[in-house]
Amino acid sequence: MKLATWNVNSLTVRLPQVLDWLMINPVDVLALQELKMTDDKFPFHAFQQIGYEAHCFGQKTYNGVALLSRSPATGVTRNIPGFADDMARVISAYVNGVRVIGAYFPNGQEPGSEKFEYKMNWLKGLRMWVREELAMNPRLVLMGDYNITFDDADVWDPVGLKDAIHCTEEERYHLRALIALGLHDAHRLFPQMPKSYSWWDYRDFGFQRNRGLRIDHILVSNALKPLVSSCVIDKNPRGNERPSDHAPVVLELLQP
DNA sequence: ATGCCTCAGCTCCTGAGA
Repeated sequence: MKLATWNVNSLTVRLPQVLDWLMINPVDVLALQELKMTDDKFPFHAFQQIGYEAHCFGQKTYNGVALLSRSPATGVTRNIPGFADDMARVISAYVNGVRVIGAYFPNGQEPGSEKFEYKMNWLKGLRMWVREELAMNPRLVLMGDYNITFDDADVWDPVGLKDAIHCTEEERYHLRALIALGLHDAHRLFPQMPKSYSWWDYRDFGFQRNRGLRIDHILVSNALKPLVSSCVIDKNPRGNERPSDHAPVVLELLQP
C-alpha cells in the first residue's frame, strides 16, 4: 500500500500535473493541500476517470485539502473536532483499515505575530485530537504540509534561518510533542541523501540551488512502523513547468 | 531589498505563502 502527500499550491493550476503524476505513481491514497478552490469547483470527474474516489474540504482563495483513494474511504471527517477553525485544513478517513489524516498546518508567517499564535493553538488542538484518534485507531498515518522543520538537517541554511518561521523552537516543540504520542517520522526511518528537502522558494532559483526546507512529513503510528518499507521525496514534479513549490512525499507500507 | 516568485481576486495592485 502506498500513500502520498502533496501541497499543490492551487489545484486549478496543478490538476494536469497531479493527473500525470498519478498515472506514473498510482498510489493508493493521495492527500492534497492548498487546493485554493471551493468544493463546487473540485474536479471529482477527472480523478474518477483515472480510478480515484475523492473527498474534499475546500475554501475560497486559501487552504483547502482533499483525500484521493483507489479503495473506498469511510468515516470522512473535516477539520479538528473540538477545535473551532474558519479554515479548511484537515481531512481524514479510513482506507484499507488505516486511519489517514491529511493536514495543511498553518504557516505562522512570523514568530510573535497573530498568525503564529494561531499556529500554536492549532498545533495544540491537533495534538489533543490525534491522541484520541490514536487510542481508537492504532494503525494511523498523519501526513501533509506541516510547515515545521524537525532540526537543522531539514534546513538549507540553518544559520541564516535560525529562529525563522518553520525553524523556531516553539514550532519544533509541538512537532516533537506529536512524535511523543507514539508517531514516527517515516523519512528518518531510512538512510536519506543529505539536504533532502520538500519545499523550495520560487525566488532566486531556489530549486536549482537546492535551497529548500523539509516541511512536508509523513508520520506513522507504532503499529505501522514495522510495515514501512520506504519513504521518499519525489523531486521530479518540482522540475515541471509551472511547478508547485512543494514536492510529493511517498510512503510504502507492507500490507500484512 | 518591507525584494526576489507565484497565485487568487470585488484583478493592472494587494495579501499570503514559506
